[in-house]
Amino acid sequence: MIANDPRLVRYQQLRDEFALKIANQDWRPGEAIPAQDDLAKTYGLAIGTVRKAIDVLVAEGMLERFQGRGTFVRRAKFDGSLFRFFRFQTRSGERKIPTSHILNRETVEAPPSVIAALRLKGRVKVIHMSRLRVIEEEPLLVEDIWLPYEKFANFMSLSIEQIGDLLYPAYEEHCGQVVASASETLTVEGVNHADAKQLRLRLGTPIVVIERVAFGYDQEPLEWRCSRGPANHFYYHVDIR
Amino acid sequence: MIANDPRLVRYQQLRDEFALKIANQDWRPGEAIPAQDDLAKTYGLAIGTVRKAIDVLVAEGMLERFQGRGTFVRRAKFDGSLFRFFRFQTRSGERKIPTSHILNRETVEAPPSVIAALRLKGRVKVIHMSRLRVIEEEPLLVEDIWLPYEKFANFMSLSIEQIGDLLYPAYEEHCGQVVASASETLTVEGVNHADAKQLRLRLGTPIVVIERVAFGYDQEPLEWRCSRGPANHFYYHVDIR
DNA sequence: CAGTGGTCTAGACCACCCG
DNA sequence: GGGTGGTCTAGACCACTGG
Repeated sequence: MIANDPRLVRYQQLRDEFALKIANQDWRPGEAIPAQDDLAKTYGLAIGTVRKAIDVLVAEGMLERFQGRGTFVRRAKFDGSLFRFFRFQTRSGERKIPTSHILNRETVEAPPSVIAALRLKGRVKVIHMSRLRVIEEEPLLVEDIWLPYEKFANFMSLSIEQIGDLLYPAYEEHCGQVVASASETLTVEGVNHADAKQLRLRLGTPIVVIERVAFGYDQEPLEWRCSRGPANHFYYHVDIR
Repeated sequence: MIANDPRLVRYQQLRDEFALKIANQDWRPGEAIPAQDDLAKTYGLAIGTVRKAIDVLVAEGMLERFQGRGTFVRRAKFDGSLFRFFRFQTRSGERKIPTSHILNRETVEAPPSVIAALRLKGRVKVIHMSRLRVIEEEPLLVEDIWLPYEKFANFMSLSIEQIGDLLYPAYEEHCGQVVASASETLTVEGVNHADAKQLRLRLGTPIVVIERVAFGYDQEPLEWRCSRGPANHFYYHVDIR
């Protein structure tokens, strides 16, 4: 085992080692990691210790275990995350991925708020994008999205068709950036003039504002996104203990 | 070990056994359970198996472990739960428990919606209560609360002083009912006439509606509560993986 | 059937808390 | 110092998956 903090207990050192492999994409999202036996032999540890390290990563959501099949690097899949906050459905009642219309896409110098959200240093370029998400001609959500240019330079050269309706798969396929986790903040506001027009609402109608920072496996911010949708579609459920 | 499903693996049987002890208050909230060594001897199992069973209960939020001190039955403490959804604070910026004004308290036949929420059977009595929660003279939240009369008969004979600002401690102390978990649903609405008056808002101002069912350690519904507060104070944060 | 993760054991030793 | 939970071991055996 290399370069881990020897003050930590072994299974934590091992966890860090594994987390590094995932961050470096030595172990790639969707793929199986080596068997527990092999890992135990490789690192000269008992299998119980290896299992404990894997337990931690599983609890953190970075790995996924399947009995008899193996342990896999988990691919975060919260592009259905709208459904966590909104009751959007087709008229026939199904859940469907909304269509995305990219309204514009530009490279600009990062405004201060974006610098803060993406933890950028100094004057840097970012990609800014506006999207409208639609189900069956009905506009549901307007989004402003900001990406650090450094990591997403490729993105500007993609065609609309290459991007498709979901951004995270496009980030992964075309920019090598994998979203592993995110942090979201919800508030309620009255809709402003521009959004009212896009969403076909009366000025001042309550909307729910979701600000999300998405992180890679290395915990670096990858994307800052602000989504706004009509509050009358808002619906959220939590279990507390 | 008694009467558990022998098809389950041992640590799951043990988990059920422990859960039962908690539900029966053989092990009481806030108190330590026997040491792992003792439990292993009592049940004739290896300590690792006992630990695994405890792991499960800890993950479920029913137990809490402290190295060197012991393992304790966890007392749910989400009476600060307002703060999970609202940015309420005093003018000086502290978080403070809001004062509670009980506006009325009555015993009635359970309306259908309450029967459903509390999973009651047939025509039964329930206690209904309205509360207004206030910080520094400012009304923040109106609440309607419903309790099954069967479990909370004592509650009607309590004085306002005995009840105090927080209900869950009162349920525990005076009715022997301990809240272990809850399930909440959030939506946004326009305020109605009655609530507008209590909250000093204009009719139709957006409010966040929180419906909560609270459960005991035995998973039986104990309380149904509907809280409404001004949406401009709403603020919620989640981390996703 | 081979290979994977899951369960369970019996015990040694460490780390921490508190009187 | 005595008691608690936490780590780690070495190995046996079970349960599930997929070719």
